[in-house]
Amino acid sequence: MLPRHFRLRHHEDFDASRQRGKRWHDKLLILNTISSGLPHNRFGFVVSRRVGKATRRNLVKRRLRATARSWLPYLITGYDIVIIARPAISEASYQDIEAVVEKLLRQAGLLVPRDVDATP
RNA sequence: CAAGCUGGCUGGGCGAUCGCGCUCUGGCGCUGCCAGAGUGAGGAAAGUCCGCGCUCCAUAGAGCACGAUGCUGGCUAACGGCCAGGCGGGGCGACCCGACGGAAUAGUGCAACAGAGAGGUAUAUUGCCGAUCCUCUUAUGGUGGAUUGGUGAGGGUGAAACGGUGUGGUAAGAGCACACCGGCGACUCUGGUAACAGAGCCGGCCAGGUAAACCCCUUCGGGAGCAAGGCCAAGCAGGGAUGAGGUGCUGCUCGUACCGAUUGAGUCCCGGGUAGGCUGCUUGAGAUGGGCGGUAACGCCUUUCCUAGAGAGAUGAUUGCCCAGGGGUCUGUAUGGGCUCCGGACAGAACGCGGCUUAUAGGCCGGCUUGGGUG
RNA sequence: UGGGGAGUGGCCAAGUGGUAAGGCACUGGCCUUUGGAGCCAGGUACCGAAGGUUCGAAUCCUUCCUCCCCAG
Repeated sequence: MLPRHFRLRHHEDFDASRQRGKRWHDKLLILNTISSGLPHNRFGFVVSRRVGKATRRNLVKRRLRATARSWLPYLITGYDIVIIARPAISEASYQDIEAVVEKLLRQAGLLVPRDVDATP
């Protein structure tokens, strides 16, 4: 889990990231980023009803938060990152999700250069 | 032993490492951070189908409309729920199912197609029977035809056609009359709080179906909802048109309270501001054990306990052992043993409760029925 | 949380107690050198699911499923 000040909490933050930010996507996830000017990163997660019922959606969100937390020390700071789950994710294992998050973070160039080869 | 019926419980367990929400304690550079301790989803938390509490609207008003309820009695804060009983239906049985008030009367409606006729003191196609006339003939008789009348017994249609059997009766027949049976209704008695059941007696000979059709009757229902409601902070800018009624209170009538008529309620248009925090927020029709009352639902007394309170919304990630489960293979036979793979039901609190409904891998404990075997 | 609506052949749909219209699409034939257009003929629905009421249900009732919309 993430402590509270690392989470995105307002609707306009989500809108800004999705409308003006950059986007990378995969079969399981969509990753949006935008520079926030803050000294740390913030994460937000969007899991719609298409993914599954409440139990399934909560599980997906918890897993996404767990991966985000594990990658947090290796990221370039100052970005808001919104991760949107697509319906296929409900069948994925935690290892699948973590691999996809890593792939998208690398594509987005958010890893600190000296830690490019790191693993959490 | 087999097949089945039924009541209840449970909903993987113990750990390791890294993390999250809340509470408490301590510390610091105090809108926070750090450390420690405690605590942290369900039997359905779900669907939102009913009923309550709570909050605001007037103290929660009247009538109609509208909606719901529907055998009887009880339980309950209340219910469309539960318990017990009655009646009806199903099953050999244990047991299960039932929206189960009113259709002889307060009315109205509906029934395609078929059929002669579909609810009216109904109808007459084929039949059956009589009368009159005509024809033929083996001539007080019979055959065929026409007209007219009687008939609802036989055939036929339909989901449904105005009781059944027998005797009398008749031209032929018919509840036309009678006996018994079925069904309906009134009254009396008995049992029961009642629904109802049993018995007796009388009546008219039968009254069709449908109220999950309108309707009548019974009982109940004021409206909104925790984004209710209360408090604090921050911010802004007003202008134009219309205008005598507007709001509490979905619809109508009344009643009532408040606001208002150039010091302008309300409505419409243009423009401006706001997305923060605290509270409500979990001690309650509460849970557990015991006793008493009641057939039971449930109630009363008492002991002990405090058991989630988030707010982009806290339970996750990795892994060990055990416990269940399934598949494959080898060995073997007594029911088994070894290896290996898969793999843990349905599902996530958001103000709180009582129910209902729906989803659910499995596991555990009772009670009972039927059939077979053995003693 | 509260309220409203929809589900009928592959698609769009009418029907609201009595044999489930119509259009597009599809299939076959005619016409044409071929295709299109046109003409003729045909198939495709137990009406979202289950249960009930009724002689009879897409229609009435109950429960459930899916989808859409509205208010704050």
